[in-house]
Amino acid sequence: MGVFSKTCEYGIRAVLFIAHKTASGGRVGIKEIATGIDSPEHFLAKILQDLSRKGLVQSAKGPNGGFYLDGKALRRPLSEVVEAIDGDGLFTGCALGLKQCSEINPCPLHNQFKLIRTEIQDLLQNAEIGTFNNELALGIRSLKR
Amino acid sequence: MGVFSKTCEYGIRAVLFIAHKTASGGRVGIKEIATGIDSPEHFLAKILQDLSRKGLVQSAKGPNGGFYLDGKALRRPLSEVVEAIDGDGLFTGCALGLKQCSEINPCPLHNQFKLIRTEIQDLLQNAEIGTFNNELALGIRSLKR
DNA sequence: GAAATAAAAGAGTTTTTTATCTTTTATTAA
DNA sequence: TTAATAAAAGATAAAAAACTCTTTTATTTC
Repeated sequence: MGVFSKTCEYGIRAVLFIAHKTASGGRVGIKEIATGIDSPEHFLAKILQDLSRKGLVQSAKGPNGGFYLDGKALRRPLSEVVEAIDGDGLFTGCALGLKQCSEINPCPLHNQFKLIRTEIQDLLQNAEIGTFNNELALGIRSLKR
Repeated sequence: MGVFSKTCEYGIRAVLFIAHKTASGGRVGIKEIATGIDSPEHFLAKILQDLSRKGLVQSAKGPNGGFYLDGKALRRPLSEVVEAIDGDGLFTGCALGLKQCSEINPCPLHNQFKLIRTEIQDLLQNAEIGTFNNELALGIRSLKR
């Protein structure tokens, strides 16, 4: 098991790919995105439809259509993409799956995982989608393989 | 999504429960374990069969039979239970699901998640199964709800 | 050695996740 | 206003994870 669901992995990679590809305007089609992040095209289409409905990515139909990110979307933290797809379980859930795990009813790993979860949340909340464009443009970060 | 699979959550909780219940000798049956950690009995049976084959828990059939942990098993770190069930993906995998993500071919989140993964691995490697018995006996740690 | 006990093993089912294929709708441009 | 383009939507399908039920095997006790 990874930290994110496969759906969420594809979603994050796609959003970063779109941000990078449309940095200087224009749109990018689902085929190019799927190839660019090595994901199943139609499955990714579903994911992006969902993110589009939620306003996390923008899209346009027809010739010259495709996906892109407006200014606001570019400034969103990755945590919002994660929450939109996987929910906030990663940030708030119990490591051992206990529904009522809390400070007053802690599981054996509660204290230690609280720290970990907070770290993950912090890092994702501080990771603006647009900030990865530089390194992607330089080719020193990969979104496939 | 949690950090562990449901199977792994049950596995960890069961192992800690067995350790606690058999701390002063004896065995504990599958029914009592399933009730004690609030898990589906037959599903848990499968998990414990697997852990038993791998030597992470001990078992005995027949009257007075049940599950227990020998001295060695009690001193094992929780990381071994996790690895036995979920594999080492949590410790070594890429957050974005890239097969070849590494120092020389990093994904955008590689550096930050490397730290997180190491922290999780460290905490599980330093968490001996038997060390939770105290707090479980005191009732200040929960394995159900 | 027969009866009772309890885990192991086998054989499913259900649910969720991941993935595919087809049809529809919106947009553009000739 | 027709043809081409590209996302949206709908309908399935395949695979994996989670869960259930039944039969078998090993062990103990009488």
